[in-house]
Amino acid sequence: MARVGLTAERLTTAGAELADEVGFDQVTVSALARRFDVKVASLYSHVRGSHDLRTRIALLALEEMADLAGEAVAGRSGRDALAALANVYRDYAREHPGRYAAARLRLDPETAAASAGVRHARLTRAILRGYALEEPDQTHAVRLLGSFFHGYVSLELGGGFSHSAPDTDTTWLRTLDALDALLRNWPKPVP
Amino acid sequence: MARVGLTAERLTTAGAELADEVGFDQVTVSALARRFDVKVASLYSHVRGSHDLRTRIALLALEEMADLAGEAVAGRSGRDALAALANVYRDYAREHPGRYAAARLRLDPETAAASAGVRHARLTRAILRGYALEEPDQTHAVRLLGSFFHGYVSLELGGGFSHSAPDTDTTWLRTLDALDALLRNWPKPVP
DNA sequence: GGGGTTACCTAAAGAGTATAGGCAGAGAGT
DNA sequence: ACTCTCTGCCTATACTCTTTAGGTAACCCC
Repeated sequence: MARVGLTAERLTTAGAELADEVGFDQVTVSALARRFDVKVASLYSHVRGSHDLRTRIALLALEEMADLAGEAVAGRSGRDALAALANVYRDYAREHPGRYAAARLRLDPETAAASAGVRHARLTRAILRGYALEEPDQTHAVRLLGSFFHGYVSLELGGGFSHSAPDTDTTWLRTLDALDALLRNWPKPVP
Repeated sequence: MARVGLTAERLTTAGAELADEVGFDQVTVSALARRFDVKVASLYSHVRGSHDLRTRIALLALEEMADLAGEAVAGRSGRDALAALANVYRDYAREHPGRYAAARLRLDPETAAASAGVRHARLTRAILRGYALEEPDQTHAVRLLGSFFHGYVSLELGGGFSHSAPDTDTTWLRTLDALDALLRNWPKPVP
C-alpha cells in the first residue's frame, strides 16, 4: 500500500495538465485517479468531488492569468498596456486551452468574490488610466474590453474564425487598434 | 406498449426545452427519456446518442437565432441595425439560456459549415453596409462584433457583471453607442 | 385480416460519481 | 526501539448515464 503523496494541490495541478491535454470537460475524478495510478475513492479524501476539483482548477487558472496579466501590464500604458493585457489572455488560452476553459467555469458568488477574478477587473481598470474616461464610462469600457477579450479568445479557440482570410493574427492587431482608438475617442452619451 | 410518437424533431425541441430549464449540460438521453416516460433505449432509434442530441439542439438554436436576427435586421441600417442584431442575441440568451449555451457547442467543421452559423456571419456583414468599411476591415469588424456579442452575453449570463453599478442595461446601451461610433470612425492601419 | 415495418421494450455491459468502512504505513512521544 | 495514533489509500457497494443487442407488439397497407 505505497503512499503516493496526494494532496489537493497536486491533484489540482495534475487536473490542470489533464485539462490542457484532453479538454476541461474530460477532466474526471476517475481519469485523475488513473493518472496517479491510484483508486478512485482515494481522491475523495483530498477533494470533495468532481465539482470541487473543477472549481480548484478554475481558481488556479484565474490566478495564473492574473499573475501573468499583472506582470504584463506593469510599466506600460495606453495602447501598449491594452495589447499586453489582451495578449496575456490570448496566449494563455492557446497554451493552456483546458485551463482557459476552466477559468470560464461559472463559480458561485462567494467563490467568485474570493477568486483572482477581482484582480482581472482591477487590471483592466488600471489600463484605462491611460485613457481619459470618467465613471460610469470607465466601467462600461471595462465590461466592453472584458467581453471582447473573452469572446474573441473563445471564438478563435473554438475555430470560429477558421481558415478564412484575413488571418486571425491580423484581425487581432487591427481590432486592438480599433479598441485603442475607441477608448481615446469614447463617445459622449447622447442626451 | 403505447406509442408516444417519438421523432428526432420532437426529441430535439424537448431537449431544447429541457436545456432551458435545467441547463444544457444537464441534457442527457436519460432525462429526455424520463420526460417522455419512455425507456432510455427507445431514444436510440431516433437519435444516434448523446452527442448527436446535443448537436441537433445546437443547430436548432442557431437556426432560431438566425431567423430572429434576419427579421430584426430587415429594413434597418446603421446604429438601428446594430442594436437590433445585438438585442436578438442578448434577448435570446436570456429567454433561452440552455439553447444559447447549446449554440456555443463546438461543431465539427462540416456540420458548422452546413449550419445556420453562416447566416449569422452574413447578417453581421449586412449591418456593416451602413458603415463605410472596405475589406479587410469589414472582416475585422465582423469578428470584433461577433466576439463582443458572444463575450458580453456569456459574461452577463454567467453573472460576470452581477449586481454592481452601473446596471448592465445601461452598459449595454452605452457599449452599443461606442461600437457604433467605432464603426463610423474605423481607424486607418498605421503603416 | 394477415404481413411487414418499426416503435418501443427488456437485458446487459461499461464508465463515472460518491459513500462507508478497513488495513497498514508514517510520524510522535516515551 | 517500541508502541500508539492518525490518516492515506484500500475494498466493496450503490447509483446514474451511455450504448448495444435482440425481442415483442402496435400500426399501416393491401
